[in-house]
Amino acid sequence: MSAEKANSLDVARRAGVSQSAVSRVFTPGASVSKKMSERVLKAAAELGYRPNVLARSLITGRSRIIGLVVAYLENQFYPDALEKLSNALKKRGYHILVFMASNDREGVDQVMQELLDYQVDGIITASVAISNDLTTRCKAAGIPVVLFNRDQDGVKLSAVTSDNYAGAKKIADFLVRGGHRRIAHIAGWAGSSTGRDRQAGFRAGLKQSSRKLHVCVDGMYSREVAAAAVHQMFKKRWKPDAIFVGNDHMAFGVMDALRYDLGLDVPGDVSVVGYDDVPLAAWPTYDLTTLRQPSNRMVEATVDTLLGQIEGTAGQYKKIRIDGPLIVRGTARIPDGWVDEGL
Amino acid sequence: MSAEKANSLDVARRAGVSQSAVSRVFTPGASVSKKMSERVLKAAAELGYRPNVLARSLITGRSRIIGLVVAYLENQFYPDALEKLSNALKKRGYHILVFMASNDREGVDQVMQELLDYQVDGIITASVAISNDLTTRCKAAGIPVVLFNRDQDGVKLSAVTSDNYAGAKKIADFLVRGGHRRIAHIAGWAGSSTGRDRQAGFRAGLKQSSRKLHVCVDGMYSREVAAAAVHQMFKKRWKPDAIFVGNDHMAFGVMDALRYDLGLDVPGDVSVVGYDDVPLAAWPTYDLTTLRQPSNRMVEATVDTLLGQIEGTAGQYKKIRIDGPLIVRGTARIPDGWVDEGL
DNA sequence: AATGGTGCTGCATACGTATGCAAGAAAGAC
DNA sequence: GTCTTTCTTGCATACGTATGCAGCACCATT
Repeated sequence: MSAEKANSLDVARRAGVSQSAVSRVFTPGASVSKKMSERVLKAAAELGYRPNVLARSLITGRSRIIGLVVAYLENQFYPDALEKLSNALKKRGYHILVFMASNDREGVDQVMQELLDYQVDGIITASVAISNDLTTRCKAAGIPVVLFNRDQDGVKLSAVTSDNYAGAKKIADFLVRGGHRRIAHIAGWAGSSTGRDRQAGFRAGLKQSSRKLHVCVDGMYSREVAAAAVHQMFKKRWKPDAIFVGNDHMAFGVMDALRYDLGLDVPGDVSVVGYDDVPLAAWPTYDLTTLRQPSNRMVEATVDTLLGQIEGTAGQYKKIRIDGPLIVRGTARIPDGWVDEGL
Repeated sequence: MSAEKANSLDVARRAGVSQSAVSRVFTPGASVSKKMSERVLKAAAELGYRPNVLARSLITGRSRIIGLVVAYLENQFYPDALEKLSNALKKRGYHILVFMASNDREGVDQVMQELLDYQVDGIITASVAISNDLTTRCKAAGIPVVLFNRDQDGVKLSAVTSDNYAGAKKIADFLVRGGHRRIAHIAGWAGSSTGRDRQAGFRAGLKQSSRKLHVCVDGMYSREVAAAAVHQMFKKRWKPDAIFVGNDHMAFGVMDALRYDLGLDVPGDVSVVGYDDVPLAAWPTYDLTTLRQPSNRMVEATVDTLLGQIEGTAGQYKKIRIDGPLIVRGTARIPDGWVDEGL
């Protein structure tokens, strides 16, 4: 009823105790008698009192806010991850402050600076790169950072990714054994570790079977760029009979271009394999063969690592790579005698 | 270099001025001489000082945090809106704290309570309903709330929606004039204003042409439920020749069920119309005829309304309904002589 | 009864910032 | 030159909470 919010002092007065007592009742693990606790909680309930998280953070030095920097939510992988991260963090008493960033360094750095203004306890960056300058700044301020679905060379930050190298290698093997002759790759942005690792793993896999990459284009993680790459590839005399696309989001654009612009059949004329296994990949329209990034486990690892560093139980940064299975669906020819590891 | 962050007092000492002076330099509109400003900014830069937003909020009573409550990000409409909201708010100096909520009232209320703990300046709820109890609580605490893409009867809160009634009516008209005889509706959750308004508008539109709804099922905004509804409808003797689906997300599930489970052609055998116009709807696989919710304008209106109330320039709550065009694509028969309003 | 220990509680202070007030400086008017 | 007005600055205090310290009460042990 009262216009203003009640604070701990109001509660203290109503319960006839000191302000410290109120604080202790709302501090888990503090020393309070049962009687005291009851009195205070009663008064608090009557006034609708709840502790002010911001004021609390001022003195504890903990805001219980995690900053999340993310570049774009168009690729379904990220909203999905955001949702899971938010839920996992909520369970442990933290919440997410969202920052959209353009993918260039400047943009990210500026945004991270704003993040720090909020005294966040930790930072998760989803598929964006940050400058070394800012890295040292975070380290100086003692703010843990975890890179999600991206790593960065020579940077002493925790990173959680899937095993992109191994995953792409699996795909190469799958396509080779499927009898494809001209295998192309539309890569993830070469400026990202994820894009580079997948490309490297894919090349390594082909090499192991003495094959060479027929053609390779940077798709920049963009549906449009990937579609344009397809057009380019199919103008040439020797057209690919298989394409490994750097993520599902681009793969959908590639399939649409193949089917609707070029009138080709997938996988009759061309096999397509993606990477991520976003929910859309399982829809029958696409039914995309793809390598699953186990987002549940990636999120778990991210949260564990981050909170470990925040709460001081884990000391150093770590690089975590999580293995994912190849999900065989209908967009790529299945090799004879292929045994599905998904089961 | 120093382990601890610099505060305004450190800056003051280094610049040889008072702490208040530092504060004023970083407070837009405060009275400071040019010389003072330069000295302070120099010292601040040397120490890497930036004001602590949380401490500031304690005294100003403004956190510059907006709470966003959202139920699910699977429907592409919401990540898209989230991104746009975040960008629009950032421009005006606010940031978004995200809370995922299950769609039942209890879940939402609990989450809103947590939100209030963070002293947010305002709240945006995306397609979730909140209890009257909590509504009055927010009002008592003086925290403005804007409902996004959802309204609530008898609740004195601002709400921004598209004109669902008029939009659905347009669709009814479009289908009738397209010569469809048995027009079905897979509705959005009847517990939501959005779902109800679209259904009511659709029925009204049919009635205007003396038609009746052939069959109507609640799709609960779920892809699976909507697909099951399709199966149900096509088991009957009299099968629909057109379906208006309560949003695009369900419409995709409906189309998949029609094409892949039942082997039907869209729009040859059945016309399908959606609602939202998410990016996916424009992809050639779906090429969905749908009513566009103008998310840019909805976001603008939401931000304007919310900040208007926060900054005290706008007094009362308002209900804003934004008109959207019918985007005619390839999933529904086009009436002879139809003039596209999209242009 | 005296001693030691344990469990609660209140007092006082600190966190980092903004702002009303009054005093000082500068500038203008005559 | 004096007086008034406008700017600029520092002092002191407030925001709402957590926590070290000391004191108190209570109980158990000797």
